[in-house]
Amino acid sequence: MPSDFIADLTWRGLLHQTTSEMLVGHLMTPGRLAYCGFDPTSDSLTVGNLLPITILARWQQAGHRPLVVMGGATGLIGDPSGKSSERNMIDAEKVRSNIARQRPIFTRVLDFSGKHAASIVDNADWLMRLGFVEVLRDVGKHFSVNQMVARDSVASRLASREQGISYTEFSYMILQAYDFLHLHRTAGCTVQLGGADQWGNICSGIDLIRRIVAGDAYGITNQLVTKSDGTKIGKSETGAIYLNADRTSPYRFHQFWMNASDEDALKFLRWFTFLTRGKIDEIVEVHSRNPAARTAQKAVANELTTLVHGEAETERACQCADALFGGDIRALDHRSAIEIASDLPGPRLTHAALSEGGKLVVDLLVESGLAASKREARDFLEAGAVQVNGERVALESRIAAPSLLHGTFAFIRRGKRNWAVAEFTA
RNA sequence: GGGCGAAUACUCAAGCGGUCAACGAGGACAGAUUGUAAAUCUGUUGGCUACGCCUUCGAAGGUUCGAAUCCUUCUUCGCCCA
Repeated sequence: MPSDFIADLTWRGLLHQTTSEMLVGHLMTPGRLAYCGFDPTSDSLTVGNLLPITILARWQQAGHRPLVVMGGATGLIGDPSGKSSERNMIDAEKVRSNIARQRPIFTRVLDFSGKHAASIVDNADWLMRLGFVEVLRDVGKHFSVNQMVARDSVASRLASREQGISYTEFSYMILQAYDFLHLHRTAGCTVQLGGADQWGNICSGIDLIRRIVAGDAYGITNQLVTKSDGTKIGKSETGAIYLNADRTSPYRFHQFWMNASDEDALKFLRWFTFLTRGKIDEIVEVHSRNPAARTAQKAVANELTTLVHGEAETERACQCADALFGGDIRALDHRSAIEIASDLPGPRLTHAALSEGGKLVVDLLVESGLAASKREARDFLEAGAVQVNGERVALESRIAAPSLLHGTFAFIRRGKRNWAVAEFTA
């Protein structure tokens, strides 16, 4: 059943701005087509990209049609919005392979069947065919350089002593505006969605449509969300959190959300999940009664892991988390130990490595990736930050065969929440 | 095309011939406290076969007993003139 898109975004704290009062009326008619652009400069999308994807899904749930535009051509140029320095150029081949790698996540989150089916297009398909002179005559005439240089994204770079802006990036906004025009003409696309930093680009497109085809088009921007400490979501600690399972395992993905602070977890519920308002209110209520149960974190982690990786993976991640953080690691039965070990990073070794009094824990930390160097490994050990199979271990400790769990596993915990496992086979 | 200036570790930013693995701040990580939370306090933050050794200060050469610091060339960026 269709919901009110704008009202939903507003309640979730995601709405930033809309371009026109007329928009609400426009959205009364179901089946409107909105597009949102994605940048193929990386081969895997991260949790930061999850937000616009879910907003497209909300759009679809509201009874409209979502259109994903991969920036196969614009990615070659680079959007100066929100960038403090000139981008490095990437080659066309790379852009193509990135697009292919990014595709699966869209097919998971959006519905590509039915009356309001989503679709994906690549702006290389039309932008690459344009001629320079043609663009200058037909499109460039409608852009005032005076306005262009006044843009925040451009102005900040012009004002910077350290970083300038190239003509290439300066022209980016023309291409994005042209995208909107093209989609408006050929597909009847009337709305563009994007982050608050896209406001300028979106307005350019609307303007161009009005001038060239005298059409009406609208823009809706979402808040740029950050964690409560002001940093970007999903960019810290062990690096970025990717949506592809081969870059970030479902277990780590799940843990990422589990580690959110209370404050963030409550916000994430509204920002990222498709849970209903009633359900969210209920979780907030339960959570605030007993924060230690981490109800909100669990809900967010489960919802999103299911969305991105599927229910089976969520199930595994939960079991894994329960075992590792719930109780005594030594109480694990053999089968569960095997299951959990397969979800954790760490080296596979042979019993031969245990000869001569056992394997040094220092080396084990490095090999399992829990420490970047022996130096760091020693620091952790001296600080008492390391446990092996539930036992706190000292600097010179070695792991010998009798201390292995089920004769095979050394579950290593560094600090409070980092786990790895070393597997010793005959 | 000409002139001037900048490039330092995750980031910002000192250092301008030896006492520099490089001040300081932020960040990050770890310990205590907790709830796989926040706040707070403490510690760590190039590597190693570790009271010593090795590799780092845009790149490559050079001067010197000795360079992040001086010289040359190159790269990138900025500013000014044409």
